[in-house]
Amino acid sequence: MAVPVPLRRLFDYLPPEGLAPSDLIPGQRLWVPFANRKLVAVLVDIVSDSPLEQLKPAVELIDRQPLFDGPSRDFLHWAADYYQAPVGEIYAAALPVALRKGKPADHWAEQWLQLTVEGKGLPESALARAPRQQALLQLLLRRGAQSRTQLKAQGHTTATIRALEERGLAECSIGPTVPPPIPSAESSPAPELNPEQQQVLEAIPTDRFTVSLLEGTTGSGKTEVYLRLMERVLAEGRQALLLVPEIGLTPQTLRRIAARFPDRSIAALHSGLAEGERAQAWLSAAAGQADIVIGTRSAVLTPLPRLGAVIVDEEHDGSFKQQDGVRYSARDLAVVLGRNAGAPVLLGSATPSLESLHNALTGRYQHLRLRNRAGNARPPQIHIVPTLGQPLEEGFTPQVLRHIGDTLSRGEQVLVFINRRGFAPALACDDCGWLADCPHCSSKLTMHRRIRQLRCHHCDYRRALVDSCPQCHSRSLSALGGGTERSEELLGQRFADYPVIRVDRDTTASKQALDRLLAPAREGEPCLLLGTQMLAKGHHLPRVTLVVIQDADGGLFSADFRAPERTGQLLEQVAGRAGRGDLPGRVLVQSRYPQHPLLQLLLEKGYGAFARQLLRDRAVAQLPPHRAMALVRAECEEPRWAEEFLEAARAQMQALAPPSPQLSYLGPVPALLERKSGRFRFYVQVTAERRGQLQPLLARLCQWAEGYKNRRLRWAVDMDAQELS
DNA sequence: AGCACGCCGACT
DNA sequence: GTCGGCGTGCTC
Repeated sequence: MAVPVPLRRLFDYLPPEGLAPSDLIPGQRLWVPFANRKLVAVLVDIVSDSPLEQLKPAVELIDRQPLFDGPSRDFLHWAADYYQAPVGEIYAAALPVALRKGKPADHWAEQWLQLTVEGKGLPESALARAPRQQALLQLLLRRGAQSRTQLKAQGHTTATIRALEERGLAECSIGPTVPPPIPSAESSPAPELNPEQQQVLEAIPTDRFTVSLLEGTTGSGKTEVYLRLMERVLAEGRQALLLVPEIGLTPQTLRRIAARFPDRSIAALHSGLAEGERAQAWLSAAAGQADIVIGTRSAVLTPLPRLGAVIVDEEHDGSFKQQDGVRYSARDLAVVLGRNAGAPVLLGSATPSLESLHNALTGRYQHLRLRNRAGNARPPQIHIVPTLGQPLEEGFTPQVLRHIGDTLSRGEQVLVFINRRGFAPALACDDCGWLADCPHCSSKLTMHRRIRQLRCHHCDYRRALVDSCPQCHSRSLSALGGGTERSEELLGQRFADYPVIRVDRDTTASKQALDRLLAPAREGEPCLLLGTQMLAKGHHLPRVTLVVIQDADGGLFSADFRAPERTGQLLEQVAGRAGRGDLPGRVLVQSRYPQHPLLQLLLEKGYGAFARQLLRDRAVAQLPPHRAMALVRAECEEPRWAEEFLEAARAQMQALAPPSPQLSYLGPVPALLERKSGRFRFYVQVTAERRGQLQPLLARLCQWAEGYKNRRLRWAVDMDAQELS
């Protein structure tokens, strides 16, 4: 049994009282006793001999029908192996919360209405005197069994259903779960594909496993390619899985897909759903009922018995990598899933990750491109605005402020991107130099002026804003640097005739809130949109003709070797917001270092050339994606213990494989954010020529670490780590 | 991880 | 005298 505990092994049990082994099927959930607790475990295998003497019987069988089929279990075990994760935790991560807690799956089982033999014998013209019953009869004759939920959604009432039942023409039975309906607009037909899109679509086979990287500039119509691929797969009677970044699954996106496939059953899996709805959507996917499954990271772990294609939208997005618990990459697992199912995998992005680009350039993936923007849209003009020596007003040069004013007075919209929320990222005393820092992290507190608070953006520490220095009692304090709140204030005063819409995590608690905030902008009135990354993705705002990036320098000098890649992706994505309609777009990028070669390359030659240069740099530095990399992480209130653990961890691995040209070790070194929530964090970095070389090392390390005595220490293996923080 | 067991300090 | 702190051992 796979038991949800952080132990890298399975546990044997006897069948529950009154049941024989033959009553059990792998993939079912059972309640099992575990160290005087009761846990929900998943049956993985039935064995006739156990090495253990005294087995406990499981308490109770939960599912009649298994939730995980064979291929799904094989996939989850593969993932557990690859990421050195406890199997039980992988199964737990795959299940929606309600099912993880042991709620019975039948609870969401659906009633299906189908015709009796007598009903099937009737002509479509029967029941002419009862038009509603006739319509229902015709539907059942043409399409076979229908779920009650679907029938209700199509306007058939309980009364009509009961009438057919009473005539003995139809009957209900319990069947697979149906996903909760998605409110959709009226159905929208498929637009014509341009020749480029047509070519791309034709290059993707549906009858075998392939991986294609679709590199398509913003507005080039990637989504349409996804929809067409789905259409083909659905026509073959298979399921399509669409993975989207965490903030990409908006009601707008769902509505668009629902409108395109009005007769298909669509399951959406995301955090916005109520527990029950999520379980219902998950079960419909696992039962093979849902034709289309759309979800964020964890959706990749859902069983999909008739999978025909996997599509990963914005494949470069960081939210596909889980950063705690089981640290899997949904994008990488999507490729494995496709391979197992013999299905095509399509990775799409305007700014592909270096990992995927590397695979495409070396021929492991098929490289597809969309170069043209759809419609009349032209690529935006990009200019660097030097800030050194300029009289800045709250971080903006006079030139940029003038452009903002001109754009608004032309009746167009402006988007200002500031990658920092709050009023100011630090508060300092002018007299003694005191800085407000977090008592739990190695970081400064961010000042939030409107709510009069100082907050740590790394832990949940917050305190009231002070108006005198706690050290020297001086009343002269300065807010250093700027964030979205500060710019909102300045721009609000400066352009008082226009609405200023601020979009960041502080103003936007939910996806609905984001939709509501952006509603005035969609109306097309001149306005100023101001925000963080949240503004960078996906929103179609055709009246935005000017995009301002307040500070492009942040990521160029970070100690994280992935920072330039992320900065490039972000700048390109934000710039892509300019000029999506028939109006030309302009992008102004403020920088202290306008001559920086990477910045120059990005802005002059575009992300493609920029990314290829970064790939060459990584090759020289022997870094991913040219090498496989894993981190062994440790954190502890007492920094010496974490370092001690990692020294020993490194020794364990080196005993098995000493450093060599093929295998190198680094560390223990402190993480970029050295202290977080009161714990000091370190890691050992292991890089190897091939992934296969890392596996035995990490397996041995985990075995050793599970027996490590220090309880106050937390450790984790992070295969293909994305963050050095 | 979570939960019991066990061994030492300040309290009704 | 006990209530409760958290070190450590184990989980089929």
